[in-house]
Amino acid sequence: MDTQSDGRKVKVACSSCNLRDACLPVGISPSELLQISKMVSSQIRMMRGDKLFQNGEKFKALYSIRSGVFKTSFTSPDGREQVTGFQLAGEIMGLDGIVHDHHTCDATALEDSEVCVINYEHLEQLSREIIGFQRHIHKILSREILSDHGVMLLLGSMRAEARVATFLINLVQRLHARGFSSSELVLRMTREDIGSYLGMKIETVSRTFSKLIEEGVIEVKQRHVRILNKEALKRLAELHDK
Amino acid sequence: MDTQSDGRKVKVACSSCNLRDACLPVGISPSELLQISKMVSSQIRMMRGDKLFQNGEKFKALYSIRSGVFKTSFTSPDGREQVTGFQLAGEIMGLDGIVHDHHTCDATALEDSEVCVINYEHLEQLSREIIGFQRHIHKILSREILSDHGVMLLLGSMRAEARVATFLINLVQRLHARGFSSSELVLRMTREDIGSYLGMKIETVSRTFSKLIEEGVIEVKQRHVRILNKEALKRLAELHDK
DNA sequence: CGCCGCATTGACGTTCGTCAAGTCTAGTGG
DNA sequence: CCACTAGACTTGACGAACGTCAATGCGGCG
Repeated sequence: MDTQSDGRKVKVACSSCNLRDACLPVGISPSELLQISKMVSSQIRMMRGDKLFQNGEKFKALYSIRSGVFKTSFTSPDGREQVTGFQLAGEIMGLDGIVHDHHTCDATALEDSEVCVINYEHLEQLSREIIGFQRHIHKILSREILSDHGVMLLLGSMRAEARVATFLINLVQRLHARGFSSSELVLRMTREDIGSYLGMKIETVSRTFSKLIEEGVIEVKQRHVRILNKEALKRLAELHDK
Repeated sequence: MDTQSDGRKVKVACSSCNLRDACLPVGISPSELLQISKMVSSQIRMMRGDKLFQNGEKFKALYSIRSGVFKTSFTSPDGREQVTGFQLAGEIMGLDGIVHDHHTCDATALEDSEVCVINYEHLEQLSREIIGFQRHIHKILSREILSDHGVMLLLGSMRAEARVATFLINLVQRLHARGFSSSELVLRMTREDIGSYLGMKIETVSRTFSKLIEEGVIEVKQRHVRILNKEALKRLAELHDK
């Protein structure tokens, strides 16, 4: 079980994971941690561009990112793609698959990544047994809803500049919480992905970046972004009004 | 317990509720139904305009609509309102409050309504005991996420006409599932609410309705809407492209 | 070196927001 | 019973923001 033939699957205990404070095992005793560890049936290594799951696939497990970055996206019947989010280490993917026992979106690795596979039936069982774990699962689901509401606010009422500013602030905050810089970040996604997520065309994304550069708020080299004036950026993010 | 002094609270068993196939008790045995009934501590009657809960309030319970219509809305720090959804009978509100133990949006009755109060701690306990109930809760949460993704797609990529068409189709479908007409509906919300939800200004909402009337797709008298050509409406809803 | 995908920039057009005037309905009080 | 008012809604004229189309730049890779 510890090693797999194809080399894509490995086994690492939750107890030795440096994300154990951010992922599933929050406020859990060592013995319970072991149980959770068993629930995580395997880890998968993925290359940039690989899809972890796709719309229509049978839902069997949730996925926690151990390292790397993903995007989740909807492809509507007529072929349009809507990016619904970008996920970082410690975040859970696949929650939308629970309702209909089938995944309803695609999850694509934006860089080489590792994910933990969390068997759903096993998770259900554990959340009956470990007190507090169930609530944690509810919170994860609820957090996703909250975050989606934030995006709805963004899409519904903000102008392009505010959307991009909000996007950058949110991303750099989440990266900072994972030990990265609070003022620099590397965008693992294309401008197209950003545009889809923020509800704007790629040209508008590009122009908005240029504007922020002109205003001296950020510095951009390719996909590397440095925030020069976080206060100004935050002010822009609050300047709604479409 | 059955009657309350102020007359606002009443007690009705889940087993006698005509929504028992749509609400919490799905695929549940009679004895379990009784348990669930106990979890529903009370019912509240509300008048149009009353708020069921507000942003910042302590989260203690979920709420299931027994009759009536609600809107849920975000009020951002700078005072802007974003409507995040409209809820009909059998739908659950308050899910976004689980993460932080506090409600993060307001729920407002759009007509005189009744709601069932579902004590959250009690719900947690029951979902450990009744097999299948836990999964049902997960599905409710997951459904909310899915629905939010749909709104994100709408806000991110549709033009005004498609947004309104999608809105009307979605609403009439949900009403139809509750025994109402599949081609007529009464909008309990103002144009302003619709605009906030769909990310457009009230004037644009109004103009879009007018356009749909001109095209012979719908008929509108005040808040009463009759869908004359559902096929055409569906086609418009799929005509994304902002 | 030259290709390819990604990104930027410019010119132009469309859609939707803004501002302002006006209509309709329900509710109130004479 | 009718005039009066307030709030919700509609409509028109105009402008700003963003989408569209097209040309060009740029870095990575065979």
